[in-house]
This record gives sequence, structure tokens and C-alpha cells, in this order.
Amino acid sequence: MPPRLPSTSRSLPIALIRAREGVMAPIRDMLADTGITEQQWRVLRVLSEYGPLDTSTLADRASLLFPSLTRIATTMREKGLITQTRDSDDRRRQFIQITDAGQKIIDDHTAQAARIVAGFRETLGDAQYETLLDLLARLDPGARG
Amino acid sequence: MPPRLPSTSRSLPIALIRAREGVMAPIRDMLADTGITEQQWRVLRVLSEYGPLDTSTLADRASLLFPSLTRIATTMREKGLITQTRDSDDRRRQFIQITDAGQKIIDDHTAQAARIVAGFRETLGDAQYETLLDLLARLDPGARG
DNA sequence: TCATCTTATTTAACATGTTAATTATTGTGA
DNA sequence: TCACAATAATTAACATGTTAAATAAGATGA
Repeated sequence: MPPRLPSTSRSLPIALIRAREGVMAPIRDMLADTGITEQQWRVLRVLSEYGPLDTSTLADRASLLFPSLTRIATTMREKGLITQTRDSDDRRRQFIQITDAGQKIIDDHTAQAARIVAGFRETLGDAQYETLLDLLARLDPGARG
Repeated sequence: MPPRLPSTSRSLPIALIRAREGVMAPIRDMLADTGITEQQWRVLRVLSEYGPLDTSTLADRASLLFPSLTRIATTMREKGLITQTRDSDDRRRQFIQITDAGQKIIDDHTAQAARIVAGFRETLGDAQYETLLDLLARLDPGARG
């Protein structure tokens, strides 16, 4: 029996893309008037949650590749959303910190973002929402052994 | 009680990104020697499954935005993976068809791709794999009412 | 039939994803 | 201390994602 691939209508990669699009669309709409992208929103979220971070940790927690983060950080610095400082011990390292202006964007949109998240949780139901997060985590190479 | 966002470590968008990365990484590795991208692979998959398609349907089934598909089609035409013909009735419309060279890439990698898919199915188990696909579909705006 | 609306597609502009090469700094061993 | 390996970050080059504007062809109604 020759091997077969699932129909593209039941393809896991395509399902993941579409789900991501479905989830991000309302968040992008929310951010439209702020002029920041969903990636920049993610950077702000992580910095707001964890405080100042070195670039590697930030990239990891925001799920961004290094070259992307370099460019995004440049943009965000110019916008005054973050500040970047070199480590005096190891001058290769940098630390990135959220500014008041950056924190204000988070504060101004937390309520709406929380409503969007709550909407998806309702769509699936609490239990299935958690199930989904668990299943997705098991596909994440950074979380598996 | 002020609204709160979930920790970024339990964020649905980030979980979706990471899962997608986990799933696509081995597929990208597989395609590395062919010189085609995962998006081009998706176009070939859809064309191979459904036969010649008009551009709109192809974009929809491959989950690509129109401007992306325009560029991708140009690249793939130059590589000889697809052919593009105008509809003589409605000269706005185009049809895209896979070539023998394109089909050969599918044929040459079906077995390996099927093994990769089977690996993920094993990781989660059949039942949970199907559960995951169903939950993801419920986040897809194109599939909901 | 002509102005206009609609639809299909492309182009433009900017941001990010991805891989490879490069630069800057630090660590190491002869 | 000097050549060299390792690490952190950036740059480069190309492809795609995203939104808005532009083009082209077809449909419509006065």
C-alpha cells in the first residue's frame, strides 16, 4: 500500500495556520489604531509581564527569531516603546526594557484583549480550551524532551 | 476586579505559533534540498489533490493571501512547477495547473511527508489528534458561521 | 453607448520569517 | 599574549504576510 498524505482539508499545518489567523484577526483589528503589529504587541506583553530581559530570553518568550527581533527592536526604539542598554559586564549582551509609553499601550488595551480571549474561551468552553492549549504545547519542540 | 490577560506562557496565539513551528520544522527540513518553500509545497499539494484551480479557490485552499499567491505563482512558473492560463470567457480569471515537474516533487516526498505526519499523530494519539483538528477548525473563521 | 459599479488580479510599501554570512566580544589553551 | 574557538547580535538576501492602492476586464443601467 503506497503511503498517503491526508487531504489538505485535514492537514495539521493548514489547520494551525487557519486557527492562528482566526485568533489573530480580532487582535490585529484592535491594534490597528495603535500602529503597532501583533509581534510588537507580543514583545510589549512579554516585557510587561517579566520586566527587563536580555535579548535571547525575550526572543524566546515572544517566539521571535533573532533577526526579526533585531529589526522589531529598532522600530520599537524609534517609536519610544522600549529602551535598549548594553550589559557592562559582557558587552555583547543587551537588555531591553519597556517604556511608560509602551506600558500605556498595554494598559489601554488589556480590557479589550481580555474580552477577545474570553470570547474564544467561550467558543470552545473552558475544558476544551485548556485541552487545546495542552495539545498545542505537546507539538512545541521547545516544550518536549 | 480589573481585567487580566493570561500569562504569555498560556497565550493561545503564542501556543499556535509554537505548535506550527514544531510541525513545520521537519517539513521544511524535508524540502530543503528541493529549493521550494513550505508555501510552495502547500500550493503543489492542493493542485495535486484538486486538479487545476482558479486563483481564488487555490488561494483559499492553500490558505494564502492573494498578493502572496501572485508572487509565489510567478516564482513557481519560472521554476516550471505550474502553468497559468487565462480563462477565455472571463479574461480576468486565471487557472493554475501543476506540471509533471511539480507532481514529481509531490511524488518524491509523499512517503517522507506521510511519516512526519504519522509521527505527530503518534505523539498525540489518534483520538487526541482528531480532537486537535476539530478544535482548531472551530477557531477558523472560514469554517464557522 | 457611456459612465459607473463590481470583480479578479496585480502592484506597492512596509513588516516579519528564514537561513547564511558577518561583526563584535569574550573565553581558552598553547 | 596570541591564535583560535565560542557566543551575542547584526546584516544580508530572499520569500511571505498584510493592508491599501492601482489595473484590467466584465456587468449594469440611464
